[in-house]
Amino acid sequence: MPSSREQFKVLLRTNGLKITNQRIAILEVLSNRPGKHLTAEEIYEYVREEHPEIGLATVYRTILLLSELNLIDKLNLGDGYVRYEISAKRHEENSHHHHHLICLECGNIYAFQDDLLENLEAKIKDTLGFEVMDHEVKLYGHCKKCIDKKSEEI
Amino acid sequence: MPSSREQFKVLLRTNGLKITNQRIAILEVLSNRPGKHLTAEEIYEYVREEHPEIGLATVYRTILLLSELNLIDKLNLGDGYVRYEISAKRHEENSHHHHHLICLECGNIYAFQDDLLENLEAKIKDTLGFEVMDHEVKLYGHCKKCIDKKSEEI
DNA sequence: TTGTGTATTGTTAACCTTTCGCATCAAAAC
DNA sequence: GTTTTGATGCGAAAGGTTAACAATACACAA
Repeated sequence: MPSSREQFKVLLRTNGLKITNQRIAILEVLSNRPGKHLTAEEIYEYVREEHPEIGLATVYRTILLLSELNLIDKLNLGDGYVRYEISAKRHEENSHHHHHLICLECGNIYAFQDDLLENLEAKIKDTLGFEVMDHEVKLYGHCKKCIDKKSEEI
Repeated sequence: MPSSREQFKVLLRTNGLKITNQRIAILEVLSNRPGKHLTAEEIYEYVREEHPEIGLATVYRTILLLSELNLIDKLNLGDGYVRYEISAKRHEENSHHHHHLICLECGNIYAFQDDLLENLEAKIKDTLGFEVMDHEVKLYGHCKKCIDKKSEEI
């Protein structure tokens, strides 16, 4: 997506930030893998394929930058790694937040859309006066593939 | 709650685990603070008030144990600390899972109950074949106290 | 283009939470 | 009381992430 790359350059420029090959390369690693939840180390490995001279610290610094620009989303599964994916807004028509289904057996992560939280957030605002800005929903369980595999074994 | 302590002893015994002062002390630190979300370091500090000889490793080992026995719940806010609280089942009548409201300004954590996810989980099972076992919902925003404080300043 | 100022980078070390290894200790069983 | 075996405490190590700092390269103006 060359247009996405141009948008990124504009975004950097308008924020007084410099356009560097490293920043473009890192954003592209994530852009080219929508729905993938990459750790910093994985991003580092992918970027090194094209830019072997890049440093791990630059990956971390750029991740932080992209996160602040809302170009990527953070996902913490509590397994010791923080994961990142290109923001849904970048590659989908609607800008709905999506939630995550995490399989306890194979570790795969599935996304699904649902706006059921919007009702809830309105209710919370009314009853508690708490104004929700963002949310994170993680559902843990067993995916269809693993359930099917297990029933075959029996 | 002496009965809770006796229940804990029975639970340890029936699992072939030894009853130690350290384990009881750590559970009590959490039991005495329902709704508080303590880091391992904080638990360590509280336990040391009564048992100065205790080691940090024991705190971590006991936290793991209590977590496996479902006596405490884990909460990861992504701020570099894993937090723990006594399981709602231990001090509330109903055994409903509760969710967390996290204030982005003061950092306070509020709990709320809602079973809206049960419908959703049934829907996910039907449409995707994914069987949800557990869930974690975190809502980030601004709490009433902080909103009020800000409006006073203006 | 070329030069200059400044943000960015790469390297390495430091940080911080959590886990491991192992000798010692104490709870449970005999 | 003795034995057995799991639990503890200490210190070191692990592992992901951040900081320090000199070197580099981008942006901008001449």
